[in-house]
Order: sequence, then structure tokens, then C-alpha cells
Amino acid sequence: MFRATTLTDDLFSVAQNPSLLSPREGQPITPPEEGRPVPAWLHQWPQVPVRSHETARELLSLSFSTPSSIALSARLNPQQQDVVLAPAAPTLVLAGAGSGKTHTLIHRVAELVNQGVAPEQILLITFTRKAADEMVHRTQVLLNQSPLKIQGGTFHAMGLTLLKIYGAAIGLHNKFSIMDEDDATGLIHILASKRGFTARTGFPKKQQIASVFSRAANMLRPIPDVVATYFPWLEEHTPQLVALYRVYTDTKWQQHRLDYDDLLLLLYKLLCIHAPTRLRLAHHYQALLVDEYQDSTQLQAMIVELLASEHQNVMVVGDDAQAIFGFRGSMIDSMNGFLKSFPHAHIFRLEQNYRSTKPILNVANHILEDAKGLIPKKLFTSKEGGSQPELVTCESELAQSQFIATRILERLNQGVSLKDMAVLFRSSSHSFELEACLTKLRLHFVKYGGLQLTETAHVKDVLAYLRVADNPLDAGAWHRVLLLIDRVGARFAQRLIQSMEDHPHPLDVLEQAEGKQQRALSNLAAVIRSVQDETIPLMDRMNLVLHHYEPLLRRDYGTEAEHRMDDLKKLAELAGHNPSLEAFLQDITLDPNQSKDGSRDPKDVHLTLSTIHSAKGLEWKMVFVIWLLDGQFPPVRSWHDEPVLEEERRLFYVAVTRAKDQLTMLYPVEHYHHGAQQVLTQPCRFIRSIPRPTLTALHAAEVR
DNA sequence: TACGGGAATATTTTT
DNA sequence: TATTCCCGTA
Repeated sequence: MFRATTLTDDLFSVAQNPSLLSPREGQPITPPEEGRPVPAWLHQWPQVPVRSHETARELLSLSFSTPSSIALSARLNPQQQDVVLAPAAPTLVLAGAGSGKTHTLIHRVAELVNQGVAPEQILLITFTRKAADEMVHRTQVLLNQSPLKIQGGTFHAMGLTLLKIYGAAIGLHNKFSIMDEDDATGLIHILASKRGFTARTGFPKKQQIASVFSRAANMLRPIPDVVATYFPWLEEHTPQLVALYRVYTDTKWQQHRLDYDDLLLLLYKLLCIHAPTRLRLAHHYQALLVDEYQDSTQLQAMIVELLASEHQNVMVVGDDAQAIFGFRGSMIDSMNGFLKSFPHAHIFRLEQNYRSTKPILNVANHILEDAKGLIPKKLFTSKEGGSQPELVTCESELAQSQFIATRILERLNQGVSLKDMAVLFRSSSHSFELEACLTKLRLHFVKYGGLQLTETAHVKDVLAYLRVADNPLDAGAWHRVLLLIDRVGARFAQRLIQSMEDHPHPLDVLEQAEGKQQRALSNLAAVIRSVQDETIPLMDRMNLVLHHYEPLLRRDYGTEAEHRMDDLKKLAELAGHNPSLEAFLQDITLDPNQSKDGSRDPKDVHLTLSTIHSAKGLEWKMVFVIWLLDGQFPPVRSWHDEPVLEEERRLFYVAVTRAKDQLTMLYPVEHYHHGAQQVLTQPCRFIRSIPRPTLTALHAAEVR
């Protein structure tokens, strides 16, 4: 990610030395004077200042007339080589599943470096931090030099880094905290109920409001527009939603808090309204590469366009058949959108699949046959042989789990490693039963997707202590911390937070409080003060917090407490690896999955359980896809909504194309669906359209 | 004003 | 089926 790696370029020298950014290091931020002014631009969706191709000052003079040994390496097929050697101009790469996309990208980066582009002027944007780390690492290996200063990470991580450095240009404080989903919905809830917008008056619930706001930001469209198009049943509340969004925006600004969307939105606004910064950054990045472009949002696309506005050396890679994040506001048609922004873009295709055997690819191609609105393509493979994909009809969910467990044990005996197997599913809860089963058999697994460790209540509690220490204006974190105290409820907490905001030394407010809670409050203040003390090692500060929190944990969780305490110790260890409190908090909110990366060391061999969304970009020799019961996958609510159903189809396509050698699809034959009030009995409709001889049909009964 | 109990409800996927 | 929300009680 955009960790402060070895950044030598002057542009990033500030990032290396955070103390330059915060002169009052370790000191609490002084709260803003009464009514911190909210700039007018905060409420506007700016237009892109200039069409990028009109302003291109200089096209990079990369000739590639003498391709280096890297590009000529026998490990690239002709199509891949074309991509690697593509001119320094807007480029669209349509890369099918398993077509060696990553392989090609890292060769491209290596080639750019070999042709003389400074690594720190290459920006590589990927969907996850893990992917970025891996690509940077592999490029290093390829070039046989280390460490490389390539800028790589997710859009959000990039937003954070750039806003820390350049945010001042638009009046952003250089110290701010990042809100996760829960913080955001929590704040919305508070603001809404203050105004009397409660669920009882028919007002939407906080999560739905949050998704309206998020869509508006990501699509760069006004609230009324978004409500009318995507939430028509909320139209009667449009004026309130508009007002609420305004307050929400103002409050975040005043509390120095940014939600996930702000990391992108504020960067976008910065690039639009502050020309010197835009020019500086656009000039700095000589080459932009964006992976998984099919899932980018309008907002992200605009950022790319602005960052590429000087050199035009931008390459985006993606597969429209794998666009699965429409629910998050990603563009319906990102790949064609790119061609609209860059009409003269070069287009390349990678259609040879190196991952899957013919029978598996066959199934995948069948799934896409009836797909609507995709750029036509035909994947092919030379990987002959391989066993036929199976469709297993299971008598029950238990039978499904047992079948998988038995199969896994079988393969283990045949010498297949656990790390080469994965079980994929539509929604996180689909794996609960299987998890229980695997635990009984002592089969080690790690689950990706769904609720993360960092999203559990006890971890969030502990993080809240750290967050108030880091940013005493973080009202959300204060709220959480204060409510843990006996005899402190929403009202009292609110009053305390208010007076802290108005006080130059917020912690003094807690110490001066009177009443039955006096002792607890001053204890809290003492803990927070220690956590702010930069001279104490982070690990010790963590333990201080845990010590303070432990009694509360026991109070709230009873017998569960021991188990949860173990989680917290893991968290403390994780924190210990970080250079500063601020860095730790940023990392953990931006990448909640890293708590699992500890178990990613090579010695730890485990089976992977994952939602399909989280499995994007990955591959395994053996893949099981479970709960392929029509109504579960695709879910009932998608049945009568074509665009949504099409996204489900692509999701299934993603699942199937994760498999290298063996694909096993399973479904329990009967299941009562509460929402639809009917018994589901049919396999996933996308399977039903596959011709019979393509699959082997099996039956699984329960074993007692 | 805090807090627990009970009713209502919608139920995914992630940075 | 778990979460969220409302309301009555202390």
C-alpha cells in the first residue's frame, strides 16, 4: 500500500517524516474555534476543470524501439508482449480470467523502469493492498533489484496519502481520522434522530441512508438524482435526505473525520479546484496503471483521468465479465467509460487462459453465453485433460459439509496441500455450518469476507480508546468509549463530548466532571493521556488499554470474555509492529483483513473459505462452490431485477474461474426461505443453462 | 436519564 | 435469525 516505504522523491519526503506534518506531535489537537468555517466547495460536485487530452503538455517519449530482455522473455505470449510494449498513451487491456493479467502488468512495470521511468513516478493502483504488495514484490524480483519505490496501493490508500500531504491546500487539517462503515452510519443516525427523522415516521434506516450517500459520492451525482434512480421508494424523503447529507458533511469536516468515500471525494475536489496541486501530481506520475478497472466507480475514474492529465500514460486493465461491485456504485460499464474519456486509447485483448483446464473453462464460457451487455470475447486454453466439473445434489446442508470434508481428507491423503483448496460462497453466513464441521475434524481454515475481526464489538471498543487518543475530536469514538461507563448514557455522553469540543484541553473536562461517574471518568482520562504519550512503546500503551478494558469486557461478555480477550491480545501484537499509533489506526481501518495476514506466513498451511467477492483475483487447484441453490444464489431479491441478476451471473463466473484443476459445485436440495415464504429446490439458474454432458452429477447423503 | 426487555424487521457482497 | 428500534420502568 501507500505505506511510507522508502520515498526519496521530494514529493513524498514529508510522508517519511510525519513530524513535519504535525508540529504539535503528541499533543491533542486544539478544537476548532467556534463554528469552524465550512468551505463552499464542500457542498458542490465540481466539474472536471479541463478535458485532459487538450492539456497534455508533453507526451512521454518512450519509444520501446529496443525492447529490453524483459519484454522479450519467453514467458510472455505475443498478446501479452504487445501490452508490455504498448506506447506511452492511454491503453485499455481487456484481460479475461486467468489470462496472466498480473504477470503482464508486472512485466509492463519492469519494462517502464528499464526504459528509464523513475520507479517512484509509476503509480500502480490495485483493488486490494495485498495485490499491490505482491505486484511490487514480483516486479522487484523480475528486475533483480530492491527495494523499488513504485507507488502502489488501493484508491483509498492513495487518497489518504495524498490528502495527508496536500490536503492543506483545501484547508484540510493534516491530522484526521478515518471512519469505518459503522462510524459513518452511527453519525448519520445521531444526526438524523436529532432532527426527528426516526424510522417511526417512515424515514429510512441509517444503513440505507448511508448507502444513498455513498452512491451519490461514488457516482458524483446529486442526492435527489440518486434517490430517484436507485431508491425510488424513498423519494418522499428527498428534502430531508438532502438536508441530512449537508449536516453529515459539515459535521465530518468539523470533527476532522473522513469516511471511506471522503478519501476519494476530497482528493477529487482537491485536484479539481486546486490547479497547482493537480499539475504537480499529474506531472509527477509519468505512468499510471490501474488493475481491476471494471470495478472502479465514476469518482475513481475521474481521479485517474485527472492524474493522467499531463502525460496521458495510463493503462487500465480489467474484465467486464468480472464486474461484481455494482452494489457499491461501480460503473455499469467502466471499460467503455474509459474509451469515452480517452477516445484514442489503444485496445488490447488477453484471451488465452492459463489457469483452468478445458472442462472448467467450458463451464465458464457457458455461463457467459446468455450474459447481457458484455464485450464479446472467447477464452481458450491449451491446458488439456482434467476431470469434469461436478454438480453435487446434497440431501441437506450437513450432507454438503460432510461431502466436502470427506473429499478434502481424501485429497490430503493423495498429497494435495490444504493451501491448494478453497470453498467459495455467495454470502458470508453460508459457511457457518461448514466451519463447525471443519473445526470438529481439526482441519485448519481461514475465512475471508464477511464480518472481520476488527468489526466485532470488543475490538471496536478497544480501537475507540486509541482513536480518541489520536484524535480527541472524534465524537464517534468518544461516544463509544463513554457509553462503556456505568451510568453514562447517550444524553450524558453527548453533553460531555460537546463540552470537550469547546475546551482547549478536552481531557480536562473528564477530570473536572462531577457526580457518580467522576472516578470512572478521571480514570478514563488518565488512560487516554498515557496512550497519547509517544515516549511509551505502542505495545505497552496497548496493554494499558487492555488492562483498563478487561473488567468491562468481563461485565459485558461473561463466559465469552476469555475468548474475546485472546482476540484483543492478537490486536495488541499487531499494533506492536507499527511505528506509531496513527499509522496503526490508519492501517487497520483501511485494511481490516490484515489481521489475518499474520496467519499468511508460509509455514501456516490452511484451507481457504471465502466469499466470492473476496476471492477476486485468486486461484486454487481445487475449488468448491457451495449453496448453489436458486434463491440463495442468485438471491431471491435478484430474480426480478435484470441488472442485479446479471451481476449475480458474473459473480458465478468469477467463482468458477478461480478453479485450476477441479471444480465441485454443491447445493442442498431443499431449503425453506423465510423472505420468499417458499421452499427452494432448484439448483442455481446459471447452472441449469449448462448442457448436461458438461457436468458430472453426484448425490450426497448425510452420514451419521 | 439509563437500561433492559420485547417487538418488529430485513436478511449480501467491500474499501 | 440476528439486529435494530421502541417503550416502560427504575
